[in-house]
Amino acid sequence: MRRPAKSPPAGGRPAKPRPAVAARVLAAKPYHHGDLRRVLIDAAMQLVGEGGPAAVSVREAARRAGVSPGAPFRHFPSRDALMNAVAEEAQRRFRAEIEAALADAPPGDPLGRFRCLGVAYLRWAMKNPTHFEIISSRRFFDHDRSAGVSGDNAELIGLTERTLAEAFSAGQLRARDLKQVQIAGRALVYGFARMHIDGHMPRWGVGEAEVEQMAADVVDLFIAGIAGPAVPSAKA
Amino acid sequence: MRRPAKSPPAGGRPAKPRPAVAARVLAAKPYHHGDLRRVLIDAAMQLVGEGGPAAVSVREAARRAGVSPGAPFRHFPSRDALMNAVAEEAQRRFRAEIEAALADAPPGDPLGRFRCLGVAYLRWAMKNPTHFEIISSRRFFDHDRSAGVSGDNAELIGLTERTLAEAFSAGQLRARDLKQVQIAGRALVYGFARMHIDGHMPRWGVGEAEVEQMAADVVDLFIAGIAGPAVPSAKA
DNA sequence: AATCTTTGTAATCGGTGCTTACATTCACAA
DNA sequence: TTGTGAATGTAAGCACCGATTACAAAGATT
Repeated sequence: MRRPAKSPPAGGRPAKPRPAVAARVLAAKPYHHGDLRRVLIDAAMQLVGEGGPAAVSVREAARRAGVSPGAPFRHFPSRDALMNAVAEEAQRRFRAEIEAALADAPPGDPLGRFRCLGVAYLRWAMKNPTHFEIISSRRFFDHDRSAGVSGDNAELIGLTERTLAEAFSAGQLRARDLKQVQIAGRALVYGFARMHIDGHMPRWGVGEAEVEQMAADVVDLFIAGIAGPAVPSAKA
Repeated sequence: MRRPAKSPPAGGRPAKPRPAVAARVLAAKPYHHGDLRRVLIDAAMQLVGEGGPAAVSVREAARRAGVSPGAPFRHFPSRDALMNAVAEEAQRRFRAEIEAALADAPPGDPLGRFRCLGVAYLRWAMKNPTHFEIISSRRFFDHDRSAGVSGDNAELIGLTERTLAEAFSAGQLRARDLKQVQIAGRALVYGFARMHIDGHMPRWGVGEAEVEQMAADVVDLFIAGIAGPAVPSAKA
């Protein structure tokens, strides 16, 4: 189009040395990166960890990967696509830790498992606030899609849902409406994690040292609130 | 129409036309805007409402105010400062609605007031998700500073805290640790609002039509969980 | 070996926050 | 009324960003 029609193989090189083909013999920077996609995700993960989702720029990721600003667009059609990949990676790590924690939980006690789930969830969220932030915003991570794709691994939200449903069936809850309990439980845990991310904790006099204990206490308080014999109206 | 004719009509400009002083006689666009700060905040509020905090750009706000891109920086030293002003405006509206709702609450029943508070909080948050988002992120709004500055108006977080404390003193709670109840209540409500903002509700099968009812139900569920005679162990 | 596909680079576009130099107007004092 | 300094607008420009396009290099396939 408006290209000035670069000179054909014009023999000598006047001024523009025609992007380095030389060196290479010992410089060892191959034209093709090898695994740029992976490296870009790692760089972006690091950027998220350093300054949150907003601190991720395609150019900076490219810079850290030692590659030109346009290169990432060969692997991700947009910044958001890169963020999606980052969110998936974060979710992978998140799930791994949750499932590991759940392995040590009592198998016969649904409410106990729920407690374990909640505490592990909060621990990870507070240790990796920026990564958690990426996961929890639906903009970058479609939980449903993720659940459908990796069918072998249980989806986390569904796990919580099912655990509470088991407790309900086992008569461990006194509420009449299971769904309300599930959503309330979710809201409580999610809200606590979000409060931590959004910097509410200092306002509530909870320091970094005590926040983990407080998380466990709050989960316990909730469980104590919903636990009880399954009666139609249990207002004491 | 402030200053009538002051510039001579001056016919042709040779080379440098010396930025328009002409027109004005009937165009009525004064050089000074009059209340640019206010208009910028309004424009930014509108942008937040349309596309969330990320959709706010100083230039677009200037554009909507009909002013040059650099003008806003006379009133706000940075984009963040503008966002702060927007957050304060949002908080003002938020507080107004909450306090109005609280006026209709039973004065003698702390738990009833807490319920009223929670429901009003959630209603506003879900009707103004983007504005709520700005308020809740500590990046743009310092709740403590706001509390200190406008001392006559009760701060909202403190209001919730105090209401629960009254319930505690009145023996309406069965928990031993008031602070845990306060934080749990906050986490629940905040988490619910955040879930709505972050688009979790569809995943939980809660449509836009039912979300308000669900909000009230969840608040009630929480209250039922913490209510009871103030005994060391009240497990019925 | 020749060719097609993949994956890199270079240059460029429009958008952004923010700064600087300059223009205009306001408010207040002489 | 008339200066004059402060307040507040414009214009131009910087660096950065996401994204696109034309082109170059390397790998893969036949």
